[in-house]
Amino acid sequence: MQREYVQDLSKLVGQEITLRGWLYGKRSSGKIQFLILRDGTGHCQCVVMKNAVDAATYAACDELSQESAFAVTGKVQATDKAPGGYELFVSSIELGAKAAEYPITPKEHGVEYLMEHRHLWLRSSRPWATMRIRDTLIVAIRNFFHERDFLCFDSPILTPNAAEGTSTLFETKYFEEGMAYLSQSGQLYGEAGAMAFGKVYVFGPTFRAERSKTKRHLNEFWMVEPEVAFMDLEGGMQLAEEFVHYIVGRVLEERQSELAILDDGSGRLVERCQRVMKPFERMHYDEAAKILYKYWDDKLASGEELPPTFKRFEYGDDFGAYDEVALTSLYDAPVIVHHYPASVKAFYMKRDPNEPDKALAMDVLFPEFGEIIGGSQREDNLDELLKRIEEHQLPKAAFEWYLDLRRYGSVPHAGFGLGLERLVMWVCDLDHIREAIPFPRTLTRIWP
RNA sequence: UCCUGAGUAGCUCAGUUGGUUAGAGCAUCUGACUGUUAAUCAGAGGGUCGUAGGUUCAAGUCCUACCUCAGGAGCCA
Repeated sequence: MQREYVQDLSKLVGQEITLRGWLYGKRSSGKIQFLILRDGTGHCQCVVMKNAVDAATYAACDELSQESAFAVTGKVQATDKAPGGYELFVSSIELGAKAAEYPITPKEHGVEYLMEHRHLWLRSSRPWATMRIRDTLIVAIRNFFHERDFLCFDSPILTPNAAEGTSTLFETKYFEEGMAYLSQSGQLYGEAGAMAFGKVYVFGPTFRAERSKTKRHLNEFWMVEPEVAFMDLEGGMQLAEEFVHYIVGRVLEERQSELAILDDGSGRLVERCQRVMKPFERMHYDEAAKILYKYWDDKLASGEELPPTFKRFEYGDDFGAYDEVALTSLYDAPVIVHHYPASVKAFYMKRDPNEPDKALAMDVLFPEFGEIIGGSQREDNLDELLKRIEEHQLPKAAFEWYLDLRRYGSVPHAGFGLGLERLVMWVCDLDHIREAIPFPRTLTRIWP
């Protein structure tokens, strides 16, 4: 089937071509009609003049309802009157399947309504731009690791036990073996991969059955988790920074027009991305704690009203949502906080020999957003790890294979996890993470 | 699990101190218009006011319960 794509119009000026797609919108003015065609690569204004086409072609315009399929042939013209700078001067139209009355009109809709029609909403320009940026991030993630000789290492989605013992997992029956659980992290398997291949990354779906109800949580999301043998916490922080610079840099290079669609016209989306390209701030947990104490002291002294769910940060706590936003609002670039109290971190994180109450853990916090990356150097000493498993009251038997990694040539190693949707949400400046994935799964939504 | 808020036309919303026949924009349909940008203009159709009960001469409006959804916290990526 002969056709050109809207994204290539700039190379086709003056030529007679055919575009195939759907009607995104239409404006008519008696003897002239403007059809907006959408073909997946972009939008094109198609101009139909009554005295330039035969009667049947002009009448065909009336048959086109929003989202009806059609093909249109005409000459490509450059013009500043058309969005995008190019339009098609129509000579003929071929009607395809007519669309029934379309539920999504050009006027505003509520998010709930749009999510009920997510399968159609994806055709609209904002989701379209978001998904193209998501695609660029995914390709960039794979390229980044591929170029650095990391092995793509797929971890299982069905797992035998509730490994980390922290979050609630989805469960399903597994033949005669009892219950299986959907993976909440590929990390432990990634560590086996690092011992076999040196440098690996796990990139796949992750499932958490938490009854989370915030704009930063999904129950099914995609996470990329590099794991490297002979890498310490410092190496992990360096890798995380280099990684973010690379993938966000790709969006800046390749997706300017999509960022413009999502922007309010101020250019702040590009500006935000450029902030991330700067060197990251780094601070010890103790320093961050000091800053937070002062921050909230000043806030309370100023008499400013704090949200009803606000809880004052105390030394030894993990940071809450308010703390992360507060801390990052003070800096231009992302902030890496390291050396969190071991008591608030996972059992597999190594403790700092010089500060035994601190874990060799780090979080990358994005400006005015919060955690996008969490990582650590892993405990590589068998006895220490056994102690942690006992302290956390985890079933030792379930971890025998993981303990083997320490029994047979244990080495220092580290890694981190990055939530893809959180990054998409931040780059696209979305109000809610559910718009960062094609079909979000949340507490109250498993449809469509 | 906890806290807060919302449910009125296909969609987004207004509806005063309880008071006659329930309001607008968009969408749909009819008509006008040769450069529109969410086109505009004129007209038409479209309602179990979330559900159930209660108070009252009178309830979209007040009360009670329930349902659904949204926002925030915690958990985390």
